[in-house]
Amino acid sequence: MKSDHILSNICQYISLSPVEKDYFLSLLEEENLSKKEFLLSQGESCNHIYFVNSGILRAFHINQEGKDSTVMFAVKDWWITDMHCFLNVLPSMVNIQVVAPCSVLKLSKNNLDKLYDEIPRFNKFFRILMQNAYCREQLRTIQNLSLPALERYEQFIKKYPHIANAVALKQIASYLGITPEFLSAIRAKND
Amino acid sequence: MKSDHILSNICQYISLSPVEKDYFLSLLEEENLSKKEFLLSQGESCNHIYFVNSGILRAFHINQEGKDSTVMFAVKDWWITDMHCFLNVLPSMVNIQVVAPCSVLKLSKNNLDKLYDEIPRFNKFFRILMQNAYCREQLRTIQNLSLPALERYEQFIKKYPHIANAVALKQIASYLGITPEFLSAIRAKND
DNA sequence: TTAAAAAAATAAGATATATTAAGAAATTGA
DNA sequence: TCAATTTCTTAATATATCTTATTTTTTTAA
Repeated sequence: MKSDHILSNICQYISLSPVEKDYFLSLLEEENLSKKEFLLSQGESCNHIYFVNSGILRAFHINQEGKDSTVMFAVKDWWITDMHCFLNVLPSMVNIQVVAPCSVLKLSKNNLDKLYDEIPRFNKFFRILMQNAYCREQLRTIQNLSLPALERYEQFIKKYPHIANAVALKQIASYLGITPEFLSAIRAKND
Repeated sequence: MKSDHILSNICQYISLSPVEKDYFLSLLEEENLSKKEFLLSQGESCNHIYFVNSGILRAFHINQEGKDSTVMFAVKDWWITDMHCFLNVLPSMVNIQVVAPCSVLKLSKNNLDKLYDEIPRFNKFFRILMQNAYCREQLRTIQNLSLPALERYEQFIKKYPHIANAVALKQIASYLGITPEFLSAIRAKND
């Protein structure tokens, strides 16, 4: 199992002994996925949190009218799940689908709970992870509310250039909350 | 200092000995604020996180064009700050203003860091707090992207009836990302 | 390599939401 | 209590964004 990325991700914030590292790794499972595969489907229960070793994933919600809204992208070194459903054992609100072939490490809710018991320091790690996720999400809310579509697009490609280059424009439009046609139009106007 | 609310808020998730409770309380400061006072102003550095004993606060961002976007409301038992600025010691992106007279307990960044050192269990508490905040924010993002204004309004008053009753309609409009005039119009159409 | 499928661009017409302006209602503060 | 201020409503016009349809370009898979 490819574990170097996840260990350095964690050891940015907490230190682990060799024994603890081994214990942690024993709770993980590796999974390899090809393009368009689903890691999670809306309505299913969501029992795992995923760490991305390589590749790109997209989490998106489909509403009653069939409209596709991108919740997040995840690339190398990101964690992804439907957090609300994962934590509260509820049916998922989102789909998670492979955009570019992935290697992920999955951690089940049960194993995460064990991990907190065995190595309480992981509370600190996930606190920091959740803090960062919350701050990112809040900044996105502010920008969604206060900026017009073109500026949201510009902020997105500035903040996530690697993602912007790797995913379809219509998926970026879906992240920004606009139609692909409109994104096309505002891009054309500004060249 | 009125400490019963904050202690029961914390002891929902972690247990504290009497000594630990006292130590924690020794790190807090009470503040009483009247309507329209600012707890934090955009551009200022944000050194505290606030727990609301009573009253209502509103966090909002003013963009370059002067448009007001409400980031969050906080009522009894909520925590509020500009989290990103608080954690990273950056100038605040938001204002926090009193909507209804408040009693708050403030905890400084320095004291929070001390607290993590002295009682590492607080990592668990803030992990859960941040998890909940992240999930709420993510749900809001999904709704902002996928629902039209009227449905976002209906969800808001359903989810936060006490807030909806206590704050100005134009502040709800600002939370929803629409103008007060438009909120008026869609409310009128649906009565 | 090529046919098929998917994505992107373009454009016309439709709709949701914003802007401006004015008057009515509610709240505030002296 | 009352004048002043703020908030809410209404309505006309303006604008951002969507919808639908078509064509072009790119990607995919056999």
